[in-house]
Amino acid sequence: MTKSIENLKKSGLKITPQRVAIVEFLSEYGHLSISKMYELVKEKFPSISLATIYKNVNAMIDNGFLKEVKIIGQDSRYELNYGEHSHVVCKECGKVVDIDIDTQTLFKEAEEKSTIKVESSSMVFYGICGECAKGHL
Amino acid sequence: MTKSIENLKKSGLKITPQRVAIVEFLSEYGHLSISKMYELVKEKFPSISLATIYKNVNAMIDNGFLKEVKIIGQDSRYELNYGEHSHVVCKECGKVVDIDIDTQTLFKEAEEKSTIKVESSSMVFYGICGECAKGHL
DNA sequence: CTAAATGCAAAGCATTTGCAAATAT
DNA sequence: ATATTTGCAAATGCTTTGCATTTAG
Repeated sequence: MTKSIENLKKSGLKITPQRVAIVEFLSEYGHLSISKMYELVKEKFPSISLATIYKNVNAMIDNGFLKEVKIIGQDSRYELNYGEHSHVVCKECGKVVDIDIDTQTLFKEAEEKSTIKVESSSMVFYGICGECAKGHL
Repeated sequence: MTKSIENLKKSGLKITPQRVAIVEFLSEYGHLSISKMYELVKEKFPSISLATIYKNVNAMIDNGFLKEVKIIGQDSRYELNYGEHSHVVCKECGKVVDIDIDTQTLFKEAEEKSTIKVESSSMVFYGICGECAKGHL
């Protein structure tokens, strides 16, 4: 069993085949929108309901197993919650790339400048990826 | 006439009293959710429709006059588009504070690590503000 | 065995759209 | 004068809820 499924078990939720599928697709793809997740899981479990996707994603966010990534102009993506990291999004094709940025220094800076005690962050960079840029030649 | 209204004029949209009110409230408050904006403008123009708020906000985003700030767990806020800066949000009371962070260095770093040419970013820090922290004593 | 999860249909909300009347330029 | 904007009501679309049935532990 993969590490993610072990963690899911620890989260207190029951291990249903639908949930396993969601977690496996998230491990494989990294980030998924609700509709893409539904599409993928539906191939394995044609009877799955969109409501089940929503219920599970919400439950997994509530217990900290998943994280939402809000993206301007695109559907939110959901990902396994594995510590602080940032995202770079292609505005054209929607591809999302994870990157590590030293957020500790930034946290401190944000804290000093705002006088709000910072606990987490969401950093999203927007641009055009190589493949999409080629398409504009 | 304030600088913001001058800029609105330049944006190509007609200057209606409703639009002036939206821009003035945004200048005053810095960031507003749709519902707060509606509430405020409605005091001045009781007949304004929520649809008008939406149409105007969308039109002003489309021409780059406004910017959306997506916030996890809270309604999006809208602000006048005045160059790159970051936001610190209190998770409890929803207060949003603007801060300047040197994004150029981060852009470069994000670009190198992702191989996506970065053009803009949205950086939001989350925490608990002083007043809300006091409430927990 | 029983508490939780699924799947369906219905309900709920936020946002958008269509259109006639009003307004900015 | 005319193209745009407003405001209303209706439509859309995403998300949640209620409930009977099924399932995990």
